[in-house]
Amino acid sequence: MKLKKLLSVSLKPTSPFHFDGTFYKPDHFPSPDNAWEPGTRWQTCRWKGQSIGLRFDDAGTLKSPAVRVTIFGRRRPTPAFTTSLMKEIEYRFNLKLELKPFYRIARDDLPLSAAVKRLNGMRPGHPNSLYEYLIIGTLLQNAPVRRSIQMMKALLERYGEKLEFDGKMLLAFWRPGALKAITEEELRALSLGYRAKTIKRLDAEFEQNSVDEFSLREAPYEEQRKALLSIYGVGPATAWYLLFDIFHRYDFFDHISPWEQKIYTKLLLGRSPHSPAPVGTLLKRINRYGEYRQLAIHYLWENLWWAYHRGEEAWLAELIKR
DNA sequence: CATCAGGGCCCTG
DNA sequence: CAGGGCCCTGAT
Repeated sequence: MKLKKLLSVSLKPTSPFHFDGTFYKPDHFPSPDNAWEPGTRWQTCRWKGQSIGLRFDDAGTLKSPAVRVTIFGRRRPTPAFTTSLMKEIEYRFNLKLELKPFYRIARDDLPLSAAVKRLNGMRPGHPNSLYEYLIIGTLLQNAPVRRSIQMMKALLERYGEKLEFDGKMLLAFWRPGALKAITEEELRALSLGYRAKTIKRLDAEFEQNSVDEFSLREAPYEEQRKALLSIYGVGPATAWYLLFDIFHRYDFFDHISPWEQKIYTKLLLGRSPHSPAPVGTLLKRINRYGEYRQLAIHYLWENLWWAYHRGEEAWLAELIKR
């Protein structure tokens, strides 16, 4: 499906703003639903039942930021469609986040100040919907990253929608409920293993709208966590990622998985990842950052990955096995 | 060649 | 609350 260029809107993030740090996360695994180069991100998106292409451009500066959003689609969007979409983009990419209080704390902390200096203005956030993220989270479970990438690609190629826009050929997620007619066996044929069952159940739950992403955003932390854990296939690890990436919770930190434990040992304590520090020690260290602990870790983590991309921090290679 | 753990979760006892 | 089962793959 070839999409037409429909219109552009300029969004004004709060200052300071770091475009690439916000629109590209080097630790997220590559997926055919998006593409990035410095200053530009392309993203497929399903909004209000329509699949569209989005192009984000860095159209401002650190102190006077602007993001130009260009919409590609089949027919000209209504004003209401555009307005709600822009609001959603501001939410998903955290364009209105106020970073200054966090930076005041970060300035006096040694590993953190360097990360903040490099990524000044970066926002946490995630481009996908709750439903889409649940699919991604399921694929991450009990699998090396390489395999998660394969499964995501297989699913999008089989059930996603091919969108051609702005010279890119990308795949958009299917609508929730679209997997209803597909058998578990068919999904298993894509090497999903037991995850096929989880994805079938997720898809069915979301077709019935049993989880409302938008009202859940307004709920208190504990209620969000409980609601997420009650979704079939979501355990503590996946809920943790969801609370941070999708629900923008920054004031909790209660879970460190073994592979992350190794990385935090090096990142926070400067010690060898081969003899990881106890999880309790790491949590205590992280909780020092108080209500901003997730932001602090996000900055340290992303800074590490950007450095890795530049060819620094080679020790990371054996721990991530891409 | 066989074995095993890998960016967990569900279910049972 | 502990522990078995789940699936496939690449590493050893």
